[in-house]
Amino acid sequence: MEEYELLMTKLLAPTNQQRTAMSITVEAAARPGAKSSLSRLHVPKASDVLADDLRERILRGDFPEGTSLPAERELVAQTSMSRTTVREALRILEVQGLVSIRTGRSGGAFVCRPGKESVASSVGLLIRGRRVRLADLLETREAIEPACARLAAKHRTETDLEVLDRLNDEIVVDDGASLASFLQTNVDWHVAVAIASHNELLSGMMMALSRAIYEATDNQGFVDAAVRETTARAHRSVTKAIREHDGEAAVRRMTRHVHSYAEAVIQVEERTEIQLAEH
Amino acid sequence: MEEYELLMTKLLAPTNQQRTAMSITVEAAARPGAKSSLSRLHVPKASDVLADDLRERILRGDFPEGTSLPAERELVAQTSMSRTTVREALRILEVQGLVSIRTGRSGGAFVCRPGKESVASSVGLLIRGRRVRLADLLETREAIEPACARLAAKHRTETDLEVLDRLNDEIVVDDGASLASFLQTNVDWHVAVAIASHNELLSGMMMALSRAIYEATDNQGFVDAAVRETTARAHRSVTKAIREHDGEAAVRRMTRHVHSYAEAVIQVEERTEIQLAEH
DNA sequence: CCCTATCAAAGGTCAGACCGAATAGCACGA
DNA sequence: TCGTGCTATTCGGTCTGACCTTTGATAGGG
Repeated sequence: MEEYELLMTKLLAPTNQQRTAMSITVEAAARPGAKSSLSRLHVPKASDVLADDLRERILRGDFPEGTSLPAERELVAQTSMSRTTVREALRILEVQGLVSIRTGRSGGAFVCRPGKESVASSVGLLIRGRRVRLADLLETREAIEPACARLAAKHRTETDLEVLDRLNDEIVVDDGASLASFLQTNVDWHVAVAIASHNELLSGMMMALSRAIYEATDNQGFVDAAVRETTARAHRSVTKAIREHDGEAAVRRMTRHVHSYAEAVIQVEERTEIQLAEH
Repeated sequence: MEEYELLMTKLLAPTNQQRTAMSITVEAAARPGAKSSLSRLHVPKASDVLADDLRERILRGDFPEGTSLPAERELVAQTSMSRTTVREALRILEVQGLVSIRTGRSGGAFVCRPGKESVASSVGLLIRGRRVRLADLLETREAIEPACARLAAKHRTETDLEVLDRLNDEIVVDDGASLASFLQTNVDWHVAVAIASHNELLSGMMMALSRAIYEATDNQGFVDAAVRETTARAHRSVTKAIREHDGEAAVRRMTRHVHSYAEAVIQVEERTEIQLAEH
């Protein structure tokens, strides 16, 4: 319960009340010749300071995963900041995926490892915010997915293979089913390959990418039965290479698969543009 | 000044006071047989609702980049939420890189496109939080950087080439200089290649990756004069291929470069481990 | 022994106040 | 006319203290 005090005798000893001293008179003498020194130093907010400090402690492992940070009112006492400020800091950490906050008795901010989710969401924001073109998304996938396939062929476990097989089956069963179902299974398969690479970075990126491509590809009605059949066959062939630890074949087939998919999407995109232009 | 009201007559009309209605009596009759219905529905926080709404508006383009959201007190009036809640919502958007908040008169939350920075920072969190091994970082780089080189060869502009050339010169000039300086220039070059690919996603990922590799490689004293010389030569040769629009050569040389770098790092790592084990 | 009613702990929200920062606007002097 | 410096105003930043809601803990009744 009160084990934190064992971990941290005083949470923010040095940063206690530096806030008053923070407002150093910039360019006090205001000499006109003294340029460039102290350029626009930006005063950090108290909540940022707290958040940075806590983040550092979390990443350093001061708080084991699953345990909770001190309660808000406890932090208030330790940092001599207001509850508002403390809450803002905790909220920042929550947005960054470092803690998850639970309400109720014995609630609090529980430490959790930042996952692929946060990467995926920030990549998603980048894509939406910057209006990244679908072509760029596909280009990026062509760049990194073959590498995933190579690593998957090297590192895959039996469990990975089971997942891939199951998805291969599902995508056939669903052949006549809804478009959304097909696309979802498709995305799952690609993500499964990334996971089979056992490289968390790559799989995190692929997860973000796949989701974005899924959303962008939806409502593009080029996925007919033939495409589904081709996709299913390509997936099986890549899976086979992964199963046989044949990295080069996996790269080759995956490259071919995502490339042809990209070309198909681009074609449909151009056709759609033409149709729109006809009006 | 008051142009927002033109854009949004009423900011959150439907979400005004749904909070009371939100506490629907879960499993009201508490029939023992009625399982699985309404499983653990989690009540969203008011600030999250506001943040989601504002985020959606921003991404949809309701607020042109550079303009500011309504003032906090204005949002309080429009949403009938407390200032605390409004501030939390704005803070969330700031953490996600969608707005930047400025103080002072005519301050406020100014809309800005989420940049590579946010991707880089969340990737950085993933790396630190999950304790991703250096080998995985290098593996990932080997996967995506050759693709960057290929695209750079295709899309590079004269400006890109100038930057690359400058960095090529700097890395030689600094040959006898500090390690940090060399590593920084090295990172800058790799990032410059990524930027030359003109694919914001790829460059964002590479930026995050390079920074992480830089931090992990620092303090590893394997960077002697020979390595610097080799690196500089490799950079020049890749740059040449990029200049000549020779994508295949760029891929080949970049692959070779990052692969040999990775091998060197791994060797040093193993050697260090052995040294540590000798104690 | 199980079930239920109640309590307490912890987060969520609110209202209002005050502070500091940055600027727009204005008056004044060179 | 052009600074130039002062001032008022409008912002965000922080603090306080109160109250509500959720949810686990716990004691009491069947």
